Amino acid sequence: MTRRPSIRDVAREAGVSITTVSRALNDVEGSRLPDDTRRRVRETAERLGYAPNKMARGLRTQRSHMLGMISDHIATTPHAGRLILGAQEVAMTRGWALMLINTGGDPAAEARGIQALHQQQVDGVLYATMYHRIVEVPSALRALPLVLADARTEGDGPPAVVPDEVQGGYDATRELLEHGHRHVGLALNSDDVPATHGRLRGYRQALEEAGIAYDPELVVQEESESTGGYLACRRLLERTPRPTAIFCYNDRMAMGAYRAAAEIGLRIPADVSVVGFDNQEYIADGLYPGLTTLQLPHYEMGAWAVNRLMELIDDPARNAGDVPARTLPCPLIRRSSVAAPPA
Amino acid sequence: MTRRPSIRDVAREAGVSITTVSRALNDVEGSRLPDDTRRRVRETAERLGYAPNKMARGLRTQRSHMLGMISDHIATTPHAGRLILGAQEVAMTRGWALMLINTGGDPAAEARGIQALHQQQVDGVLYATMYHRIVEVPSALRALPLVLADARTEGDGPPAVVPDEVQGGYDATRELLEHGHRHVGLALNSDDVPATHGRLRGYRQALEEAGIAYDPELVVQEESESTGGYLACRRLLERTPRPTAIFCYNDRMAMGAYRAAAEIGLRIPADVSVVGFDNQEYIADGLYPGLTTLQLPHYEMGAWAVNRLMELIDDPARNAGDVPARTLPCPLIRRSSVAAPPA
DNA sequence: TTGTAGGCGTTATCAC
DNA sequence: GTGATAACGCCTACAA
Repeated sequence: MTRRPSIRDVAREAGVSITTVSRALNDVEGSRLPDDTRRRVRETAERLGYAPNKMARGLRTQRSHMLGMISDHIATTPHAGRLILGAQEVAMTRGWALMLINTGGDPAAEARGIQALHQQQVDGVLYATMYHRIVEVPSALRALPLVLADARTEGDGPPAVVPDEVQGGYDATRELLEHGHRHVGLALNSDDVPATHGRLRGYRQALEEAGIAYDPELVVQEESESTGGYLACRRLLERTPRPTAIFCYNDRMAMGAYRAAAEIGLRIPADVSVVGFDNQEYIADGLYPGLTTLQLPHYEMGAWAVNRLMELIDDPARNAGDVPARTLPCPLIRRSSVAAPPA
Repeated sequence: MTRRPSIRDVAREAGVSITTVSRALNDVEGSRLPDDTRRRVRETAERLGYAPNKMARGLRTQRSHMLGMISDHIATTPHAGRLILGAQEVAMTRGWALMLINTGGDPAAEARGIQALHQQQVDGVLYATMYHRIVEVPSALRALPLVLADARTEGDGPPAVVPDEVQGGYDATRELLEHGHRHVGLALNSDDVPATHGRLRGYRQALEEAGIAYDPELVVQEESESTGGYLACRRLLERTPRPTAIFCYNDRMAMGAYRAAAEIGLRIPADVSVVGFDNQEYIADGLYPGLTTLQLPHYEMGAWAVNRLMELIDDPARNAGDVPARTLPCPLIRRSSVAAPPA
């Protein structure tokens, strides 16, 4: 377990100066050194297993090649882990490292985390939330290149990327309408978050386009868990005329819809069709029959955010203006919970 | 957005040398400087918002204060995210940063990741897997302080921490036996992993202690998903005499058990009791009635691993010998799926 | 008790 | 084309 080779070792071994090694390895512009020198240096570097020390390089270049990712509960919540993944994979392919800070939603922890990011000299920060939220950016962050993921500020702000909730709600409803349904219930959550309003808007938009009058009685709000879904759907399915399809705010609520339908003696999808939202692993595909739902673009948001962040770091001038949030589409995942309405 | 203050700025402002600043801030042993000097330095540091540059410090001390965490799919899988969380929280409270590498199970990505960790000069590495596995440690890692989490080597090896599968299987079965069940089925998965053998062993151990003969007919193996659980439990529940309780390998299989019971017209827990494993969010608590299950100690494994890793880094001599894996208990989470057997 | 100076491994600015 | 050499910000042996 000996010391890692340094640039000096490579220089000595290749019979050149450290300057030459640095140039050969970094393809420095405007310094044309002979091909065979460059090749020789590269070979010895390879042979010695040399890789530049990022701390030293960073000290010199004032660039750590590290990105900070600060989030509330993201590491705990299932599908949001894919956001980390998307960020991490893009960062790594481009030679950057990702440093993770999980605040658990605690402002003190957040302050400590930001301090830690500063100390590590991260070149930029990703600020992510566990679900689509409107946030205020901690002022301590605004000094650094910053991108929000699954979160955005009120109005324009730093670059941000969020799911297209409206399109999601629209496509979910559309899928039901295209199967011939005319009475489509909506089991909605009761929080005041962008997803609530967005998905409802998409639902209404799809109805309107199909020439179906919006009926507020067909929209029932409950908490966004399995039990809430059960409650909402019980109520919806006991109405006359009974809705032949229900769009659920998320897959957990859809899980409750399955229970409600079973209790009433309705089969899915023969008697009632269901569409969820989130494509939540082990639920959407674990339910029987498999749940048709919409996928949140977490991986894509993570990837987009890192790419955007690296643009910002390369050219901070772009950072100047506030911009509107970018939305990414939620693709429809078809399984077996949607069919034509009963005759 | 001006340059961050350096140690020199603090020294100048406080009217001392940089040496004094360094000593005052780092509480260097054996250099007793007057309390008021120390205080003055601390105050100016505070006022200026000074925090040492970790790259510079690391370059000098050959210590990056960064831990690498390399894993296969851990960022994607739901409950395993808690392992990251446990690691991250402990690391951060002790002033260390966590650098995340997700290989997706691809050996090439793993090699690139290890290379990246080396370049960032991480002081130690956590090697984690998405579920309890027996692994071979990549030789490129053995040069660094290393701890395995939710993974271990065949036989003794570097420090490793895994869940106590046997205790889990034992406690699950025990919970059923204590409610008076004598015919306890086991819906087991069919993979050759430590959890399979461990949980089965715990099951048998509990039966034996209770003086109940082990009946291989009561153990049915299927794939460890919802469908597999359904299949296994259909078969178990159609036997005569019918088992009055089923221990399922995991919560997804338990989800299938619920469906099987419903189809046959059996109520949980009145007619049949069910215990799962994993305490998987949104499933264990989303099912109706709530599923009694065992919690995997992911958070604790992450925390334990980081603590152990920091011991190793502080005193590499301890790294010398190979040791057996440490196990952490899986606590029982009681909900509503267990009752006394029908009369 | 306090300060000066050297060096950690790089990159970049100069001479040659 | 190539190579000394001066930073980058910090810690620490050594000198004062």
